[in-house]
Amino acid sequence: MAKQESNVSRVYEELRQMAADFAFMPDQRINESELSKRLGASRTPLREALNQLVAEGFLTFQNNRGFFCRSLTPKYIQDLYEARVAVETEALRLSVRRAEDSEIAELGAYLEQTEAEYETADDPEARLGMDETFHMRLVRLSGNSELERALRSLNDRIRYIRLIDLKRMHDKAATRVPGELSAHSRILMALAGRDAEAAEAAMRGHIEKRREAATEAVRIAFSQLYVPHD
Amino acid sequence: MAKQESNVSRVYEELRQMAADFAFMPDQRINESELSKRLGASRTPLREALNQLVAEGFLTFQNNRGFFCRSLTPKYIQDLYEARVAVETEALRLSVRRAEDSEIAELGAYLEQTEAEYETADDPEARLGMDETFHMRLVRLSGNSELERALRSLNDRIRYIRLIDLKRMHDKAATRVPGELSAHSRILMALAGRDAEAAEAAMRGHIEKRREAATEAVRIAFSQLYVPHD
DNA sequence: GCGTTCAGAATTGTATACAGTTTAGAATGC
DNA sequence: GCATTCTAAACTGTATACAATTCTGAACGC
Repeated sequence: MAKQESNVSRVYEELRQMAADFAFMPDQRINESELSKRLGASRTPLREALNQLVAEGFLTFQNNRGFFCRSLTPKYIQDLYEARVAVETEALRLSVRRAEDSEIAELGAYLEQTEAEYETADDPEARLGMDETFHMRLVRLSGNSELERALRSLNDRIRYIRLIDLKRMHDKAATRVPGELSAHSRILMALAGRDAEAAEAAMRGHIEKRREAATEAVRIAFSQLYVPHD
Repeated sequence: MAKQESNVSRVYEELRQMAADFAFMPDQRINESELSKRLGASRTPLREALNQLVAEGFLTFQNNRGFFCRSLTPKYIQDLYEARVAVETEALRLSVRRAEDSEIAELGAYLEQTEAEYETADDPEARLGMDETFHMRLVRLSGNSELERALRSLNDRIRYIRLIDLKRMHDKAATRVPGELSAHSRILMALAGRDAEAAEAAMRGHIEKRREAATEAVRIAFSQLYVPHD
């Protein structure tokens, strides 16, 4: 009956993807029977997966009323970005002390390799993937699994917003001065130079800039998608 | 059948408490049938609660083999403490900008009120409660729910270690010079003075000191309790 | 002894049934 | 009309049953 990979984890991954892709509208109640039919599983494993997503902050739960998609308020978005700052700046501090030169060089190679693609990629999802991968790899250099876990959760919950943000940024990408260093490069160079202060400042500035852009993007997304409750 | 508070959440809270109290030995396999009997619920709600705990990092799960208590390696403890630094220092930065003077004063009053108790309390759990409450309230001053959620999860997972640490500290408490400011007071005073640098430095030093003590405590706990696998 | 094989016992995985609660909408009174 | 009450349908909460897998330990060959 159960295969190599369990049904719960498959359902969990699908739900996570659905949540990140906004398959559920904010505040929408989730119908277990219908969803279980759609995912080809019974309610038992579905509810186990849903409970995991509640614990991770994707969904909420009300007793006897069921599971709800979490509403996306501007405050919540801001909280997520601030938590990202907390995780990524501390990870950077640790990486300055711990990361091997070779590891930093590898990430630099990845950055160089993807940067050309990044500029030309029309697909915002591809760009988002590269962006997330860079940040995840950067945090991984700290060697701290908890920070890595935290960033993964934050990224997943923030993905839809970042997608909107990146789409908008793409339209303006041509305006970037060619010789100018990308924010990612600046961060990585500071790390390579073991300059914790500069690295942290670059990271802080980078995320803050993206948060501001995302806030604007959220404002637009809100007006296009739905009206939040508060 | 279902009451005001759901069975799942009751089971969840009990399991969380059990995990924090080390009712499960690290790497121990959790027998669902037995546990469900003990908690007075069937396996269905039990497994829903267990899945939440997996998502939060208390337990691990292997397909077709079930749930396991997470093993407590020194590396894991260190990761948790470093994550605490990330969360608490960033929260402090935000609080310096955002917290009202009155809120800071309230927390100061709490600190003053508990500090006397703290010195004389024989019960290490009472001291741990006061310590956790202070840190949670401090993070709450930042107004960021995600950081609050993150600290709660970290605290719960680290609780047993902190308890051991506080027990040892209690034995040496008499050596503290009476006029000396407590670490908590130093942090709060820096916050009240809106000095982000000083507040962060104080927090960093405080947690780092506790981490070192906890590492030592863990070393002792390890040798007393069990032999970890790596 | 020591590794292998193989029942059967124990345990997990999930579908299903049904109890209990909430929700929606019709019927009613004003 | 509009609020209220009531009834049926829809949905959630959980116990249970049984299939699939893993585990245990005894029997066996070497």
